[in-house]
Amino acid sequence: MHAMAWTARNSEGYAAPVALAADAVVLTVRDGVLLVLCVRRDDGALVLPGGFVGETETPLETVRRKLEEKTGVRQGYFEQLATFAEPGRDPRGWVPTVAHLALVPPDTEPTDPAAAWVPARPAPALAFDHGAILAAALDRLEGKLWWSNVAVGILPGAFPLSQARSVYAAIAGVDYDPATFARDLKATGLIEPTGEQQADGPGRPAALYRFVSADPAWGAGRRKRVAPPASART
Amino acid sequence: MHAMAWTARNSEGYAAPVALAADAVVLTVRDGVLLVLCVRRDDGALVLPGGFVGETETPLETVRRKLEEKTGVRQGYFEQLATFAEPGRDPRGWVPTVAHLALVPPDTEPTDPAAAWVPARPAPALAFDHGAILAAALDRLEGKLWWSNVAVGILPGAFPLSQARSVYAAIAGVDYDPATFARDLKATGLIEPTGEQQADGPGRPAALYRFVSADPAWGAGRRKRVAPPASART
DNA sequence: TCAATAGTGTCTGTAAGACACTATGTA
DNA sequence: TACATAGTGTCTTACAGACACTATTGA
Repeated sequence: MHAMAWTARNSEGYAAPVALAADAVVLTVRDGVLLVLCVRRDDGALVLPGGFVGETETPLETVRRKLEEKTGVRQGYFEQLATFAEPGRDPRGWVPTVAHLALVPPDTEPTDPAAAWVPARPAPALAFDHGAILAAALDRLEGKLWWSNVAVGILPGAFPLSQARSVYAAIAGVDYDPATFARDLKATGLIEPTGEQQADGPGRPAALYRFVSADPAWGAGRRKRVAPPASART
Repeated sequence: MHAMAWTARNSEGYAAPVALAADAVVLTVRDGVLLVLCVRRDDGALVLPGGFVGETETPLETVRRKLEEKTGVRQGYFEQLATFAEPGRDPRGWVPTVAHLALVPPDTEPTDPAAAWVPARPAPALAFDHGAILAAALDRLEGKLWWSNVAVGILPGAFPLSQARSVYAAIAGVDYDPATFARDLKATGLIEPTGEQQADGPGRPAALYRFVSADPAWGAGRRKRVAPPASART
């Protein structure tokens, strides 16, 4: 079953990577729980979704393509994370991977039966260096949460502040005071009221908001509290 | 003179990158000016230093090796920045590059005659996508300045606060009040007094400080003012 | 003694956390 | 009316920016 490691040479005769991979830490929030999309391989290993970068595409395009194959989603927030290129990281040979962070709506369902949502905390046991990739993604996400519109990938087009608060709290690992949360999220300038309301069950109907931009954007610069970084929580 | 673009295939028959590159945005501060190390190629193009990643090394090791070849320095602050892998970015063929941020002491002198220090602002005209790499490096540096010990790469082992202030001001593109600067840098917990003093010219001698750690580390979390990001300054 | 640089103390504005209180819907 | 959720107002603490003032050296 064990194939020999792949090799590759370029036309100048020097060794080249045998392939360039692109992996994605695909995250969403359901019922206040941060979930990561994982794939169970035939050999039982639990890994992050990913694939090989084609000659004519960027790693980001690879990630979008693979994610669409596995879940059908095209929308979300996508961002390059870091490249993992330690020589022995992939048993197939020299395969650097460009890791990405992807946030998708909570109603995203895996179409590939090997893929499934798994709670991101505590971190699941992933094969190869995928645990380190996941940790890097969570650190990045927490770090950008209050400084950018990352959450636009998870929240629907129009949402009440309570839903935003649930998402932010799940990502940050902290509970936010509703009043303070509303004040500070509005102060970032990243969201704006839609003018509509949503009545959902008992209680006063909530005003709906939307993100001003769906493209990556930066906020006014808050300092809000988040839990200690995942790397320090072990 | 135009060679045909290189090609590469792996042993499975699929196209592979023809090589993996690692480039570095090497920065330092001299006399309050932020400088970037550039290389003038034989064809006249101004580029960032870099090289091909070997089969048995990480991109970071490539960067350290290349920098030692060009300047002799081994110490400094090194960090991976981002990977640039747009299909047509390199005329030689499919060559993704893992860009790095490197901060080195100001007395670092190029040994390679083709390399020279160039003011980083306004940004010099660089070939290929190296301008975008430089811009990303400056954004990252400004963003991390007050949250990490990045500056440890530029400052000597022991330094007066006035020197640190000069370096921070050059990076941030802002002048800091000496009193406020001292209070806030000490509050990060990243530096500690050496107990020694340095008399340099007229005036009261300055107490010397050192960074607690030379390895990448995070501070207590300030919010200090920096100039608008380079990407917004054009 | 003066100039120059280092360092301290304090005032002010702004923002984050906490929480009491009001508003508006459904059962 | 009871209850549940949405939203407002305000108090407190912390910290960044500004700046006046003191300290310590060399010329």
